[in-house]
Amino acid sequence: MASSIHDLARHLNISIGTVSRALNGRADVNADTRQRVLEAAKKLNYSPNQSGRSLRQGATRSIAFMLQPHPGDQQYGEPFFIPFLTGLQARLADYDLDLMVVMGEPGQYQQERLRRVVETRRADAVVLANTRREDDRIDYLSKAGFPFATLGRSQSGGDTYPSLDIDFERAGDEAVDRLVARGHRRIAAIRPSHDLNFGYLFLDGYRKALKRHGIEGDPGLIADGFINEAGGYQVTADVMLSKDRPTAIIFNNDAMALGGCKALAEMGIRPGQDIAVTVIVDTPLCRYFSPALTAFRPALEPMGRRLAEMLLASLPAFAGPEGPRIIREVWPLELIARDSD
Amino acid sequence: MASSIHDLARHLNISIGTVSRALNGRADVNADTRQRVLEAAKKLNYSPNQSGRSLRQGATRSIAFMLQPHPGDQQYGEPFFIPFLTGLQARLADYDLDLMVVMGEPGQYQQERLRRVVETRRADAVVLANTRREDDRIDYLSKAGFPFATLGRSQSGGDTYPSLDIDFERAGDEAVDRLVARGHRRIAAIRPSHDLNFGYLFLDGYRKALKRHGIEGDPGLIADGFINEAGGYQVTADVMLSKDRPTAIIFNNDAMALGGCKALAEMGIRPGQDIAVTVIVDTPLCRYFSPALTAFRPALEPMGRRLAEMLLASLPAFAGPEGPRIIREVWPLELIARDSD
DNA sequence: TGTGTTCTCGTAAACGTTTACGGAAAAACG
DNA sequence: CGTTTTTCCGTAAACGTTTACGAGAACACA
Repeated sequence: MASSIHDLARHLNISIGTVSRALNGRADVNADTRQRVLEAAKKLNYSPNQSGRSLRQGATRSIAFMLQPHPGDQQYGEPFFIPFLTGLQARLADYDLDLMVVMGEPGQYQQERLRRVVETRRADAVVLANTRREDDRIDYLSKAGFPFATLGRSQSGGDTYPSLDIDFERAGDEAVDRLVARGHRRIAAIRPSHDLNFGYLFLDGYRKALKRHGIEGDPGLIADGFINEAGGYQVTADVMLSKDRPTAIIFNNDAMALGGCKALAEMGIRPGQDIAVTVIVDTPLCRYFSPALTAFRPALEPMGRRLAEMLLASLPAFAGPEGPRIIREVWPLELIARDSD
Repeated sequence: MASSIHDLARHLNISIGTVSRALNGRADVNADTRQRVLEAAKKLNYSPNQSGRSLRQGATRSIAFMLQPHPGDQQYGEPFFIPFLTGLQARLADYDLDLMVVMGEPGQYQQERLRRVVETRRADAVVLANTRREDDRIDYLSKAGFPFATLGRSQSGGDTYPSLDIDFERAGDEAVDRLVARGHRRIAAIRPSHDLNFGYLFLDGYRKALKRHGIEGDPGLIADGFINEAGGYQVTADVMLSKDRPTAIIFNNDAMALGGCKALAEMGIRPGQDIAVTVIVDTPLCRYFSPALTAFRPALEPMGRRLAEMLLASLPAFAGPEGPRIIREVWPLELIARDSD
């Protein structure tokens, strides 16, 4: 069935070395024989065995994407990642690279899965998502000298790896700006715990904007909870029970916002009328929720493409003439004004 | 950095053959030397190079999942697949198998990507999603003798491969049942075109139930459109313009239902009050939409696990003592009654 | 002691590539 | 025509495994 380079060589009565060189576009092969080799390859339906190639070249031509679902009872996981993955995969495919997806069990320690990928050399590089402020996966990869890139920043590992992130800080800032312009002064910020890095960034922007507007922050209006609907419900209920209620809430996660809106509904508080609600990362749920939630939307699919490019630029095998480059980018979000604020 | 089997052999002053046999649990190796090999492996942080293994064994220990986004302008892709992927990946990981994800460009011909995977032997088997009634991917894989399984049935390929599907027929039937019990007689069925197989299955169930209830179907109430929001909008508007309007609509896709509801809203028709709306495959969007949409929900994550098992059972290398088995399963959906009917 | 069996291990080939090296033939040059 | 350069190709090693084969040593048995 599958023909090898030996089959081609036998068929053409030349050596396998020549066949290989012809196929790989090496210069030291006669134009005529190259032609014959290519024709024979087509005729015998030859395509190179990736295992053989990987072994010889020490590169698998595949990139691993590590996706760790947040702990929780999510029925459907994070819609966030499909478009990102689409972009990532599309750009990798341009370079004939495969994408391997490694998902941990929700909440399970992912380090072990990562080690396996690295140590058995199943991938040439890794893309990490869900970066935490202190991320032992980053520490591990750095120490092991294994190439990687991250979706999201972290404090681990220094500036030694490419990373692409959403500008949560600016989004938090803008969200406050918009709410203040609409007359709000008591603005709550609700974000996930779990040491997820974006929660800190969001809060930075939130605080900066408050200060700029001369509003002194009320610590009671900042809260964090489990990054799912139940967590949002819980923490929102808590915040709304404080004696001096907020008139606006910024949620740093869509699932938490949904849970929060449920809590609000039970208290008879209507987003968009009695309270303003803004969500920092938009998902389709925000759009179809009633009232439709004003949210900040990232360009996920282009981000996937971009991170692939950044990763490749950092790999010696793919970097251009200037050699490998480490790039870090932070992308803005687009405000999608809807009905909840 | 990475130690090979040769390093172990040198370190222990024995041959690589013995090392390999010791690591692989072969019987013909002294218990004592095996112990020493295992200790050395741990000490030198050895783990087998997958490329070397693949080359020798002719198996890559990775499974490819082919996901082809439907054409359309979906911002976020299909939430359907994340939980399925989670289950699939989890079970494969139990067998130390990797998951490779191959996504076509939306609407792009996927055959080429598939051929590449097969011909370069990057995976040992393939899992297909979005099966069509006549599916050339299935024809190709069958002819090539390459192992695969499908999420969704097809008319192609006969009974030669494992497949797992949702019982769209029964869901269509039950949906009609429920609506008839609530007094509806004019029930529309809106489904995707594109030759997607589940659209046919759904319609079979729909028709069967109508006949059972002695309702003669109105062909004008059956319509298909593009499988996205715009398609649902369009075809729903058409159906509602017929002189004898339906009192209920069953949508065979969540995005189409959302678009349909938009059309209804513009006509001042309220789901749950003026018309009954049922969705055949539930997604989170159905739950958060307002009114929350009554929908049939599959157990996606368990289905992912199950399909992995079925695929493995069909592979000689993994099948139990009885040898490889071809299994086909159709899973029921659970009705989630909400507010739209 | 001789013969047969079992246990354990080393040797070497094989999987399908790529590539460093060297050599023969052809071309270029004087 | 002799020498040098260029062009082209074959040889063989290497990547890291697994495994068929065989052989030496130990053991059992008569």
